Amino acid sequence: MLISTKGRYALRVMIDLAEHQTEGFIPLKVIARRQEISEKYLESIIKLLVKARLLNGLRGKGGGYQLTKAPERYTVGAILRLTEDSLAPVACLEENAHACPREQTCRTLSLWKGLNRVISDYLDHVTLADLMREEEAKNDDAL
Amino acid sequence: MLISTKGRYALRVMIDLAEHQTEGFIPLKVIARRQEISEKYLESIIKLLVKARLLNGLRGKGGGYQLTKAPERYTVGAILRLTEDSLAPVACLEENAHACPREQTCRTLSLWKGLNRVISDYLDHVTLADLMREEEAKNDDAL
DNA sequence: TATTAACCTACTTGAAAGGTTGGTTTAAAT
DNA sequence: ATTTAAACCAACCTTTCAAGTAGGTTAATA
Repeated sequence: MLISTKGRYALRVMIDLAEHQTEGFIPLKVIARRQEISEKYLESIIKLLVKARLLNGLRGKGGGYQLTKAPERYTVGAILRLTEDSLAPVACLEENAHACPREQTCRTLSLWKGLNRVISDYLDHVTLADLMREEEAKNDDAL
Repeated sequence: MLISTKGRYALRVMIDLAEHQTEGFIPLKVIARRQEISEKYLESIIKLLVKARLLNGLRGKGGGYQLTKAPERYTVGAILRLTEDSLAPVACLEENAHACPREQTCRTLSLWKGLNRVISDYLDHVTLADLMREEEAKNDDAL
Protein backbone atom coordinates (compact mmCIF):
# COMPACT_ATOMS: atom_id res chain seq x y z
CA MET A 1 0.00 0.00 0.00
CA LEU A 2 1.70 3.13 -1.21
CA ILE A 3 -1.00 5.62 -0.23
CA SER A 4 -2.61 5.37 3.21
CA THR A 5 -5.98 6.70 4.29
CA LYS A 6 -4.23 9.77 5.61
CA GLY A 7 -3.08 10.72 2.13
CA ARG A 8 -6.35 9.79 0.52
CA TYR A 9 -8.30 11.81 3.05
CA ALA A 10 -6.01 14.80 2.59
CA LEU A 11 -6.61 14.72 -1.12
CA ARG A 12 -10.37 14.48 -0.65
CA VAL A 13 -10.31 17.46 1.67
CA MET A 14 -8.39 19.50 -0.85
CA ILE A 15 -10.81 18.58 -3.62
CA ASP A 16 -13.76 19.38 -1.38
CA LEU A 17 -12.36 22.82 -0.64
CA ALA A 18 -11.57 23.38 -4.30
CA GLU A 19 -15.16 22.62 -5.20
CA HIS A 20 -16.45 25.05 -2.59
CA GLN A 21 -13.93 27.79 -3.20
CA THR A 22 -16.52 30.49 -3.60
CA GLU A 23 -18.11 29.88 -0.21
CA GLY A 24 -15.45 31.50 1.94
CA PHE A 25 -14.09 29.68 4.96
CA ILE A 26 -15.43 26.15 5.37
CA PRO A 27 -15.46 24.69 8.90
CA LEU A 28 -13.86 21.33 9.49
CA LYS A 29 -17.17 20.01 10.74
CA VAL A 30 -18.75 20.61 7.35
CA ILE A 31 -15.92 18.95 5.44
CA ALA A 32 -15.98 15.98 7.79
CA ARG A 33 -19.71 15.51 7.34
CA ARG A 34 -19.55 15.86 3.58
CA GLN A 35 -16.60 13.50 3.26
CA GLU A 36 -17.77 11.09 5.96
CA ILE A 37 -14.51 11.29 7.86
CA SER A 38 -14.25 11.52 11.67
CA GLU A 39 -13.80 15.13 12.74
CA LYS A 40 -11.01 14.34 15.11
CA TYR A 41 -8.96 12.30 12.70
CA LEU A 42 -9.48 14.86 9.99
CA GLU A 43 -8.20 17.51 12.36
CA SER A 44 -4.80 15.88 12.55
CA ILE A 45 -4.60 15.70 8.78
CA ILE A 46 -5.70 19.26 8.13
CA LYS A 47 -3.15 20.49 10.61
CA LEU A 48 -0.40 19.28 8.29
CA LEU A 49 -1.95 21.03 5.31
CA VAL A 50 -2.20 24.31 7.21
CA LYS A 51 1.32 24.11 8.55
CA ALA A 52 2.62 23.65 5.01
CA ARG A 53 0.54 26.61 3.82
CA LEU A 54 -1.58 24.59 1.44
CA LEU A 55 -4.57 25.78 3.42
CA ASN A 56 -5.45 28.87 5.32
CA GLY A 57 -7.14 28.41 8.69
CA LEU A 58 -9.29 31.09 10.33
CA ARG A 59 -10.23 30.74 13.98
CA GLY A 60 -13.37 31.70 15.81
CA LYS A 61 -16.96 31.96 14.77
CA GLY A 62 -17.35 32.10 11.01
CA GLY A 63 -13.93 30.54 10.69
CA GLY A 64 -12.81 27.47 8.82
CA TYR A 65 -10.44 26.57 6.01
CA GLN A 66 -9.71 27.84 2.56
CA LEU A 67 -7.29 27.10 -0.27
CA THR A 68 -4.34 29.48 -0.48
CA LYS A 69 -4.07 29.31 -4.26
CA ALA A 70 -5.91 28.19 -7.37
CA PRO A 71 -6.67 24.47 -7.77
CA GLU A 72 -4.50 24.15 -10.88
CA ARG A 73 -1.49 25.17 -8.82
CA TYR A 74 -1.68 22.17 -6.47
CA THR A 75 -0.26 18.90 -7.71
CA VAL A 76 -1.43 15.63 -6.24
CA GLY A 77 2.21 14.73 -5.63
CA ALA A 78 2.79 17.78 -3.44
CA ILE A 79 -0.30 17.04 -1.36
CA LEU A 80 0.55 13.39 -0.85
CA ARG A 81 4.18 14.04 -0.01
CA LEU A 82 3.00 16.09 2.94
CA THR A 83 0.81 13.47 4.52
CA GLU A 84 2.54 10.30 3.47
CA ASP A 85 5.92 10.10 5.08
CA SER A 86 7.31 9.00 1.76
CA LEU A 87 6.10 8.11 -1.71
CA ALA A 88 9.10 5.88 -2.28
CA PRO A 89 8.08 2.36 -3.35
CA VAL A 90 10.87 0.72 -1.33
CA ALA A 91 12.60 1.46 1.97
CA CYS A 92 16.02 2.03 0.45
CA LEU A 93 14.81 5.05 -1.52
CA GLU A 94 13.33 6.89 1.43
CA GLU A 95 14.70 10.21 2.63
CA ASN A 96 16.09 8.98 5.90
CA ALA A 97 17.24 5.59 4.64
CA HIS A 98 20.63 4.57 5.99
CA ALA A 99 23.02 3.90 3.15
CA CYS A 100 22.64 0.37 1.85
CA PRO A 101 25.86 -1.67 2.01
CA ARG A 102 24.80 -3.59 -1.09
CA GLU A 103 24.33 -0.43 -3.11
CA GLN A 104 27.36 -0.88 -5.33
CA THR A 105 26.48 -4.39 -6.41
CA CYS A 106 22.70 -4.25 -6.13
CA ARG A 107 20.97 -5.59 -9.21
CA THR A 108 17.63 -4.11 -8.28
CA LEU A 109 18.49 -0.53 -7.41
CA SER A 110 17.89 0.93 -10.83
CA LEU A 111 14.64 -1.00 -11.07
CA TRP A 112 13.40 0.72 -7.92
CA LYS A 113 14.67 4.08 -9.05
CA GLY A 114 12.79 3.66 -12.29
CA LEU A 115 9.63 2.69 -10.47
CA ASN A 116 10.03 5.66 -8.18
CA ARG A 117 10.29 7.89 -11.19
CA VAL A 118 7.16 6.69 -12.97
CA ILE A 119 5.16 7.10 -9.76
CA SER A 120 6.44 10.60 -9.07
CA ASP A 121 6.04 11.70 -12.68
CA TYR A 122 2.48 10.53 -12.69
CA LEU A 123 1.48 12.17 -9.41
CA ASP A 124 3.27 15.42 -10.17
CA HIS A 125 1.38 15.90 -13.40
CA VAL A 126 -2.14 15.73 -12.01
CA THR A 127 -3.51 18.84 -10.33
CA LEU A 128 -6.46 19.49 -8.06
CA ALA A 129 -8.20 21.18 -10.97
CA ASP A 130 -7.99 17.92 -12.93
CA LEU A 131 -9.88 16.14 -10.16
CA MET A 132 -12.64 18.69 -9.53
CA ARG A 133 -16.08 17.81 -10.76
CA GLU A 134 -14.70 14.73 -12.29
CA GLU A 135 -17.41 12.47 -13.59
CA GLU A 136 -17.62 8.79 -14.40
CA ALA A 137 -15.24 7.92 -17.24
CA LYS A 138 -14.84 11.55 -18.27
CA ASN A 139 -11.16 11.83 -17.63
CA ASP A 140 -10.26 8.17 -17.88
CA ASP A 141 -7.96 8.75 -20.82
CA ALA A 142 -6.31 11.84 -19.47
CA LEU A 143 -5.38 10.02 -16.27
CA MET B 1 5.85 1.49 1.01
CA LEU B 2 4.57 -0.44 -1.95
CA ILE B 3 7.17 -3.21 -1.95
CA SER B 4 8.08 -4.89 1.33
CA THR B 5 11.25 -6.78 2.16
CA LYS B 6 9.43 -9.99 1.31
CA GLY B 7 9.03 -8.91 -2.29
CA ARG B 8 12.50 -7.45 -2.51
CA TYR B 9 14.05 -10.60 -1.10
CA ALA B 10 12.03 -12.77 -3.48
CA LEU B 11 13.34 -10.79 -6.40
CA ARG B 12 16.91 -11.04 -5.17
CA VAL B 13 16.55 -14.80 -4.82
CA MET B 14 15.26 -15.10 -8.34
CA ILE B 15 18.12 -13.01 -9.71
CA ASP B 16 20.63 -15.03 -7.71
CA LEU B 17 19.29 -18.26 -9.16
CA ALA B 18 19.25 -16.76 -12.65
CA GLU B 19 22.90 -15.85 -12.29
CA HIS B 20 23.77 -19.37 -11.17
CA GLN B 21 21.55 -21.22 -13.58
CA THR B 22 24.30 -23.48 -14.84
CA GLU B 23 25.17 -24.81 -11.41
CA GLY B 24 22.24 -27.17 -10.96
CA PHE B 25 20.25 -27.13 -7.76
CA ILE B 26 21.30 -24.43 -5.30
CA PRO B 27 20.56 -25.05 -1.60
CA LEU B 28 18.69 -22.40 0.35
CA LYS B 29 21.62 -22.12 2.70
CA VAL B 30 23.87 -20.96 -0.12
CA ILE B 31 21.38 -18.38 -1.38
CA ALA B 32 20.84 -17.09 2.14
CA ARG B 33 24.54 -16.66 2.72
CA ARG B 34 25.14 -14.99 -0.63
CA GLN B 35 22.21 -12.62 -0.22
CA GLU B 36 22.69 -12.07 3.50
CA ILE B 37 19.14 -13.04 4.36
CA SER B 38 18.15 -15.18 7.35
CA GLU B 39 17.67 -18.82 6.28
CA LYS B 40 14.44 -19.21 8.15
CA TYR B 41 12.82 -16.09 6.80
CA LEU B 42 13.99 -16.89 3.29
CA GLU B 43 12.42 -20.32 3.62
CA SER B 44 8.98 -18.82 3.99
CA ILE B 45 9.50 -16.68 0.91
CA ILE B 46 10.87 -19.44 -1.28
CA LYS B 47 7.94 -21.64 -0.36
CA LEU B 48 5.65 -19.22 -2.17
CA LEU B 49 7.83 -19.26 -5.26
CA VAL B 50 7.87 -23.04 -5.36
CA LYS B 51 4.15 -23.39 -4.83
CA ALA B 52 3.54 -21.06 -7.77
CA ARG B 53 5.96 -23.07 -9.91
CA LEU B 54 8.38 -20.22 -10.42
CA LEU B 55 10.99 -22.43 -8.82
CA ASN B 56 11.66 -26.11 -8.70
CA GLY B 57 12.64 -27.59 -5.34
CA LEU B 58 14.57 -30.84 -4.97
CA ARG B 59 14.75 -32.51 -1.56
CA GLY B 60 17.52 -34.46 0.07
CA LYS B 61 21.25 -34.43 -0.30
CA GLY B 62 22.34 -32.59 -3.41
CA GLY B 63 19.00 -30.86 -3.49
CA GLY B 64 18.12 -27.18 -3.66
CA TYR B 65 16.30 -24.81 -5.94
CA GLN B 66 16.31 -24.03 -9.63
CA LEU B 67 14.45 -21.78 -12.06
CA THR B 68 11.73 -23.54 -14.05
CA LYS B 69 12.20 -21.41 -17.14
CA ALA B 70 14.53 -18.93 -18.81
CA PRO B 71 15.15 -15.60 -17.04
CA GLU B 72 13.62 -13.58 -19.85
CA ARG B 73 10.33 -15.35 -19.26
CA TYR B 74 9.90 -14.04 -15.71
CA THR B 75 8.56 -10.54 -15.27
CA VAL B 76 9.26 -8.59 -12.12
CA GLY B 77 5.52 -7.94 -11.83
CA ALA B 78 4.71 -11.65 -11.73
CA ILE B 79 7.29 -12.28 -9.02
CA LEU B 80 6.18 -9.39 -6.84
CA ARG B 81 2.48 -10.17 -7.17
CA LEU B 82 3.18 -13.53 -5.58
CA THR B 83 4.91 -12.26 -2.50
CA GLU B 84 3.25 -8.91 -2.02
CA ASP B 85 -0.38 -9.40 -1.18
CA SER B 86 -1.16 -6.67 -3.64
CA LEU B 87 0.62 -4.17 -5.83
CA ALA B 88 -2.34 -1.81 -5.68
CA PRO B 89 -1.32 1.66 -4.50
CA VAL B 90 -4.53 2.16 -2.50
CA ALA B 91 -6.80 -0.11 -0.47
CA CYS B 92 -9.85 0.38 -2.68
CA LEU B 93 -8.12 -1.21 -5.68
CA GLU B 94 -7.12 -4.40 -3.90
CA GLU B 95 -8.51 -7.76 -4.92
CA ASN B 96 -10.56 -8.38 -1.83
CA ALA B 97 -11.64 -4.79 -1.29
CA HIS B 98 -15.25 -4.44 -0.30
CA ALA B 99 -17.12 -2.24 -2.76
CA CYS B 100 -16.68 1.41 -1.89
CA PRO B 101 -19.98 3.22 -1.31
CA ARG B 102 -18.47 6.42 -2.67
CA GLU B 103 -17.43 4.77 -5.92
CA GLN B 104 -20.02 6.47 -8.10
CA THR B 105 -19.15 9.97 -7.00
CA CYS B 106 -15.50 9.51 -6.11
CA ARG B 107 -13.30 12.19 -7.63
CA THR B 108 -10.11 10.27 -7.01
CA LEU B 109 -10.91 6.81 -8.33
CA SER B 110 -9.59 7.32 -11.82
CA LEU B 111 -6.47 8.92 -10.40
CA TRP B 112 -5.75 5.75 -8.43
CA LYS B 113 -6.60 3.55 -11.40
CA GLY B 114 -4.17 5.52 -13.51
CA LEU B 115 -1.46 5.21 -10.89
CA ASN B 116 -2.12 1.51 -10.63
CA ARG B 117 -1.70 1.22 -14.36
CA VAL B 118 1.63 3.00 -14.61
CA ILE B 119 3.00 0.85 -11.79
CA SER B 120 1.82 -2.41 -13.30
CA ASP B 121 2.93 -1.46 -16.80
CA TYR B 122 6.38 -0.66 -15.53
CA LEU B 123 6.83 -3.82 -13.48
CA ASP B 124 5.40 -6.09 -16.15
CA HIS B 125 7.90 -4.90 -18.73
CA VAL B 126 11.06 -5.70 -16.83
CA THR B 127 12.25 -9.31 -16.79
CA LEU B 128 14.75 -11.21 -14.69
CA ALA B 129 17.08 -11.23 -17.67
CA ASP B 130 17.11 -7.41 -17.62
CA LEU B 131 18.34 -7.45 -14.04
CA MET B 132 21.06 -10.09 -14.34
CA ARG B 133 24.61 -8.88 -14.22
CA GLU B 134 23.39 -5.36 -14.15
CA GLU B 135 26.16 -2.91 -13.52
CA GLU B 136 26.30 0.65 -12.26
CA ALA B 137 24.49 3.01 -14.65
CA LYS B 138 24.46 0.47 -17.46
CA ASN B 139 20.74 0.08 -17.74
CA ASP B 140 19.73 3.38 -16.22
CA ASP B 141 18.08 4.55 -19.38
CA ALA B 142 16.34 1.30 -20.18
CA LEU B 143 14.78 1.22 -16.73
C1' DT C 1 22.02 -45.57 8.05
C1' DA C 2 23.85 -41.14 8.46
C1' DT C 3 23.53 -36.82 6.34
C1' DT C 4 21.76 -33.07 3.84
C1' DA C 5 18.28 -30.45 2.49
C1' DA C 6 13.39 -29.32 1.45
C1' DC C 7 9.04 -28.80 3.63
C1' DC C 8 5.60 -27.59 7.44
C1' DT C 9 3.15 -25.26 11.58
C1' DA C 10 2.91 -22.23 15.14
C1' DC C 11 4.52 -18.45 17.75
C1' DT C 12 6.72 -13.73 18.87
C1' DT C 13 7.83 -8.98 18.43
C1' DG C 14 7.97 -4.16 17.20
C1' DA C 15 6.33 -0.49 14.68
C1' DA C 16 3.08 2.02 12.44
C1' DA C 17 -1.60 3.06 10.73
C1' DG C 18 -5.65 4.75 12.23
C1' DG C 19 -7.80 6.53 15.36
C1' DT C 20 -9.79 8.80 20.36
C1' DT C 21 -9.97 11.84 24.54
C1' DG C 22 -9.89 16.02 26.61
C1' DG C 23 -8.60 19.94 26.61
C1' DT C 24 -6.92 25.58 25.37
C1' DT C 25 -7.08 29.69 22.48
C1' DT C 26 -9.14 32.91 19.21
C1' DA C 27 -12.58 35.61 17.03
C1' DA C 28 -17.12 36.93 15.96
C1' DA C 29 -22.07 37.57 17.21
C1' DT C 30 -25.38 38.75 20.91
C1' DA D 1 -19.01 41.47 28.54
C1' DT D 2 -20.23 36.95 27.68
C1' DT D 3 -21.64 33.27 24.99
C1' DT D 4 -20.74 30.52 21.05
C1' DA D 5 -18.32 28.54 17.16
C1' DA D 6 -14.50 27.42 15.58
C1' DA D 7 -9.30 26.37 15.07
C1' DC D 8 -5.49 24.59 17.50
C1' DC D 9 -2.77 21.35 20.63
C1' DA D 10 -0.88 17.13 23.30
C1' DA D 11 -1.23 12.72 24.90
C1' DC D 12 -2.94 8.29 24.63
C1' DC D 13 -5.02 3.87 22.79
C1' DT D 14 -5.78 -0.17 19.83
C1' DT D 15 -5.49 -3.09 16.12
C1' DT D 16 -3.00 -4.86 12.35
C1' DC D 17 0.85 -6.51 9.91
C1' DA D 18 5.60 -6.83 8.44
C1' DA D 19 9.35 -9.32 9.75
C1' DG D 20 11.42 -12.82 11.90
C1' DT D 21 12.00 -17.28 15.27
C1' DA D 22 11.57 -21.88 16.97
C1' DG D 23 11.21 -26.48 16.47
C1' DG D 24 10.06 -29.81 14.20
C1' DT D 25 8.92 -33.87 9.87
C1' DT D 26 9.78 -35.87 5.30
C1' DA D 27 12.56 -37.15 1.37
C1' DA D 28 16.60 -38.27 -1.31
C1' DT D 29 21.43 -39.29 -1.84
C1' DA D 30 26.08 -41.18 -0.54
